[in-house]
Amino acid sequence: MTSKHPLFGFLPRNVSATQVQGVMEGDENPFTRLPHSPQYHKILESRKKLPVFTQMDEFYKMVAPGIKAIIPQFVVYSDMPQTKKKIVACTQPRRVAAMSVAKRVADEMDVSLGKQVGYSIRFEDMTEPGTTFLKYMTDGMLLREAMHDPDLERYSTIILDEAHERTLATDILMGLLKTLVKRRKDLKIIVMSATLDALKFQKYFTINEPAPLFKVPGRTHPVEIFYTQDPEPDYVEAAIRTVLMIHRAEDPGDILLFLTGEEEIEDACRKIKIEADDLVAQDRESVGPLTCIPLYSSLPPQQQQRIFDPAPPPRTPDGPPGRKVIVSTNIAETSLTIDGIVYVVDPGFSKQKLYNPRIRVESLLVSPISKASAQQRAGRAGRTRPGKCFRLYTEKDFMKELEEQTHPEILRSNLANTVLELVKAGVKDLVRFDYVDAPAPETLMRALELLNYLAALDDEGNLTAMGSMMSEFPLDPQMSKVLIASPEFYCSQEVLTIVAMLSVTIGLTMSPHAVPNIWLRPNNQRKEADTAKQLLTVPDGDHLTLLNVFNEYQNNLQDRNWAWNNYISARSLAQADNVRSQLLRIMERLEIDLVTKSYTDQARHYLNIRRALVCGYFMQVAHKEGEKGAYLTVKDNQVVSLHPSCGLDTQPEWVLFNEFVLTTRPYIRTVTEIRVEWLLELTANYYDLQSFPDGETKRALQRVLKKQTGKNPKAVALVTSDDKRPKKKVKAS
DNA sequence: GAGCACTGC
Repeated sequence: MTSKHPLFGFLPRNVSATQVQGVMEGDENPFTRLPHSPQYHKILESRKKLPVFTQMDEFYKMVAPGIKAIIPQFVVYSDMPQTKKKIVACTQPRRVAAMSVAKRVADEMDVSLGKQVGYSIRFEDMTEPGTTFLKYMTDGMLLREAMHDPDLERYSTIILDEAHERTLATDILMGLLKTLVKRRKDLKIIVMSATLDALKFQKYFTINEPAPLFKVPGRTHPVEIFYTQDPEPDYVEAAIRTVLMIHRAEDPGDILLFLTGEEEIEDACRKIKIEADDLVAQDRESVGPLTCIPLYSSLPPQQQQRIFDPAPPPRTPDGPPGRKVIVSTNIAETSLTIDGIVYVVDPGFSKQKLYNPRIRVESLLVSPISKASAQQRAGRAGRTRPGKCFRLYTEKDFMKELEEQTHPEILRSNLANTVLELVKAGVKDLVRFDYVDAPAPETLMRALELLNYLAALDDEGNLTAMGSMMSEFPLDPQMSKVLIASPEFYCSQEVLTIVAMLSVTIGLTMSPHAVPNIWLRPNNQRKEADTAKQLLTVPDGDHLTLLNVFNEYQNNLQDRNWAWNNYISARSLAQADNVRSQLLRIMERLEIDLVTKSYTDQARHYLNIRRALVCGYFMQVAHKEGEKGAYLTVKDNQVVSLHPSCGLDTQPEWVLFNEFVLTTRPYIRTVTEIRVEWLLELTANYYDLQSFPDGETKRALQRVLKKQTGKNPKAVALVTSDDKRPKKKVKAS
């Protein structure tokens, strides 16, 4: 560095606020060595008004030893990553946030996005190796990197933002980083979180001494909280009543009402509209127009945009002002911020994911929210000016009944994927791993059991070559197993498609991806939609139907209306195509054969695909019980029915299913017919009848075995689960 | 003859 360099005299991690402010005010950009633009100074002036700017000195004094808490740009001046070929990472739970914060910070630092400041999310890497020293990324993305480089060598500081949201990825990262800082003394970890959780994290990151804590005041307006006198028996009805009360009696300002799901929201919107029209009809002089806008994630983006429309204007120039009501799921609690909200109506419920390790099922349940969540909801009323929050429960219930925090995701999820990631990142003892909150031992056992049956882990819990390959795929372990097995059944191209389609189609339970189903069914064209679906259905199984839909879509790319004419979501198909390319690249990297058989014998080809599916989904098999359409799941003996969306034209004896959903009844969804012999041939370990629990399924399997006289199933195994069979081009990286 | 809180790789 020459004496002319703006950062001349800066000692790494030993700078003062005066020094930094001097450079910030200066004419030359220390990162690009170009003159600061006029816009830069304008932005800087407004940044200096933020309360945290007055605390810069306090911040830098704290950043010397230990693990700390705060703000990426300050860190960059102190770390000087650009001089050490190390970079600063800042994680976000969501992609949009990673992108938009990176953009803002690039503007503030007067550099172009993707150069000194960039972001990295799935499907998009906006960084320039060697140039980027401040990188925003999703927490899941950093977790992927940790799987390949457990020391995270390229980073000098890692900032975990929004840690209070406790996503699975953030929780796992905190565990890995706590161990890592003991090895890498030069690595700094900064955890940013809402105040309520700060002490918990501080305690967790106490290694020799407590991690320093740094408090930054927020910048919101006061929100007045109101409670009901008595509990409300019907929260939807109470919510509608409250919205109308606000509209009639409160000053102008938009309303945000939190409900739990699509159906409830659409229903409430209809009722609010009817009652608002009634109010107006009764009193045109004092009640203004009201528009009600639904908001949930499966709405097409265009309709989501409606929440930013202005409130309706008064009917006459001097008439009563109009008002906008947004009726939303939790999406408006964290993911989307809507300015201009002055009133929040909070009935105190949301749908929350739960995992039952006993029957291995994830389900959604309407549950009371936590205090932290209630606070977050109230805060939505004070973003632009002082607001009011109407809680539809009593103050006593708030104090006594609500939990402090929402249970972190790690306590409510199936951990099969997470366990594989942890093992790949080098964690040896999963039960004694230092979790912020440790999951139930039974949940860990279920995950280990599945991974062992899939031959991803050996009996001692060590990662196998198979497991190592499986961990490379951003998929559930069952799916990656099928992909890796597919070349032996001459169908990797087809399985790639099915897996890509599944990862954008599946709804909840086994693996929750909030993408609308590929099948569209507009309310007024249900019959037409069902007919269109029937034409694309393959009767052997829903998996093959998905393959067929994707292939037909590819064959008809020249027809821009094909998806629309067939009542299929073009958005989901485009997304499947994107996922498919990513998986294909991983297959190529791992040198897994990309094979396909010609379609001259389609029946045989379909048979092979179904056999490949068995290699990953042998634990998700059901057997028909009686003539009433009831099925029993293998091993767990749960009574289930085929989901009405299922395209099978008969009720086969044995089926394999993608997911088990617990809604009005227990259903299995995305179902394919299989032959019981395949279970005995392909997965002899699991279907070893000696260790199989007694029950109807075992008796059925025994009958089959008896018929196959003299045939030892293990002797004909094609894919065993002990991972000892010779494999072509397996790389055990 | 059903239904889908929200993210992420």
